[in-house]
Amino acid sequence: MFAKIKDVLAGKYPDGTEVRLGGWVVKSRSSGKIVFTVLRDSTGEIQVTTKKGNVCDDALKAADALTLECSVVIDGKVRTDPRAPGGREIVATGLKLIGASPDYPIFGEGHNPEVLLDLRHLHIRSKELVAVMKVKDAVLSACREWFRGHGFYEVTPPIIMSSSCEGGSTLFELKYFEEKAYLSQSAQLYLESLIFGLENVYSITPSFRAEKSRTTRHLAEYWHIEGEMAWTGLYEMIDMLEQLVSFVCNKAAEQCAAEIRLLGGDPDYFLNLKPPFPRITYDEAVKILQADGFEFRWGDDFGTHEERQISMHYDKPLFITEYPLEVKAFYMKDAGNDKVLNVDMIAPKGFGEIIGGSERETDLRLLEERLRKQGEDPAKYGWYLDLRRYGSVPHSGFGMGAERLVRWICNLEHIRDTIPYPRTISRFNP
RNA sequence: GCCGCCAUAACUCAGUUGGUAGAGUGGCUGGCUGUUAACCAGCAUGUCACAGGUUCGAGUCCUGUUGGCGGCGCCA
Repeated sequence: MFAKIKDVLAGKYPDGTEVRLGGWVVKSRSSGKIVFTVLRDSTGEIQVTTKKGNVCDDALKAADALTLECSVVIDGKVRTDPRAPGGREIVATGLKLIGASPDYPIFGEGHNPEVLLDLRHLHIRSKELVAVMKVKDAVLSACREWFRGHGFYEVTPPIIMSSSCEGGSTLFELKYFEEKAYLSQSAQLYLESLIFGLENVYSITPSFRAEKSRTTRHLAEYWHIEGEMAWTGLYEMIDMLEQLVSFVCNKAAEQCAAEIRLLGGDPDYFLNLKPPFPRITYDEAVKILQADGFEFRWGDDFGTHEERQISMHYDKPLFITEYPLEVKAFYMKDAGNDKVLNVDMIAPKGFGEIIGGSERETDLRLLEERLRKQGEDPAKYGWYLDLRRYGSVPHSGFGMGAERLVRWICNLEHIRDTIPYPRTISRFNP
């Protein structure tokens, strides 16, 4: 019923075509007998000109009185005009105010993050946040498309769980009838159980971390893209991951080039991103750091500065494999030499870790031993350890942060702008 | 959890050695028939975050509190 602004701007309607648009006022200025209104819908922005003589006096008056973000239905004729931003405009023949918007609190560019976050329910209409949400939509649907095309089943693991996957200090606790329960921070253990029926599975779910993080890459609630594959070793999984990441980046850049550009990103880079991605081991990464003058002791995990420094040597995402066993989780497969078969994918330019994964340990005794070493009671992992008792197979899995991927693609300073309502240490409202 | 910074109009900020609270933006009123952050004229708007203290007098100095932001750690 409504024409879409994007279609009008693209020339789908010849000059003189009568169209009806529904949208919101981005700005409006009046020169007495002519009113210029910039109208927004979900597809774009277009200038509407309302002139005395073309419309009845009431409609001209209504156009003159439009304020920021009021909603209107406009009838008019398409016209090509070089004076209009975008090259085409609507010459109004009728205008109806649907929802008034007195004193809209967001205007211009000069607002502090605090104000915008308090007004998030309104700010999510902004051109920038809308662009990010479109990129995220492209990313999530490309993920599903890739998985479906490669023999994966989408599964729906639980969000409420009785205990954690790696340590208990970072879990949100909740009341579960008469007992304590926790919000999931990873679907991994459940995904591992699902490979025995489906072999290749993935899930896209919220994950929750109660860590009191104050950084530009952490959220307390984020969307976790996780996969688990039977009969798959670490290096086969890495082959797969670079395919997945390339496909998703290509698709997002193809569908959302204008949005990425608006946000200051480079769609051409993501359109042309292709495997293979560079791969180095932890040992090699340590040598890079030492050559760059970092005082870094073998055996420590990389911090933000180390990660950034290493990634500066590459212009593609970088896989770093085989970290020291001591700094990594109990379920990662022992590679011998005090290392595990794990992988981190680090985005270039300091965007940091986007994927963490590993081949999983299948040796029941080793698992129990590692759990005890980390101060955990193996009895609490009863059902998980059962998976090693009944028809265990080699398998690998990974977790990818949807918001981290979107942040990298959109070149955003802060991860909070990759999610409509960011939950952080100091904010869960609106 | 550790370290740092900030708080004055709806928004962004200025406010001198402590002496009557200011500007721009946005809003409202009027003018203008092609604006591109339109322009011109006028109008309205304050618990100076909160609580104490010093002082004849505190937006300004001191103490505490609260809220928020940034960096590190933790990770995706």
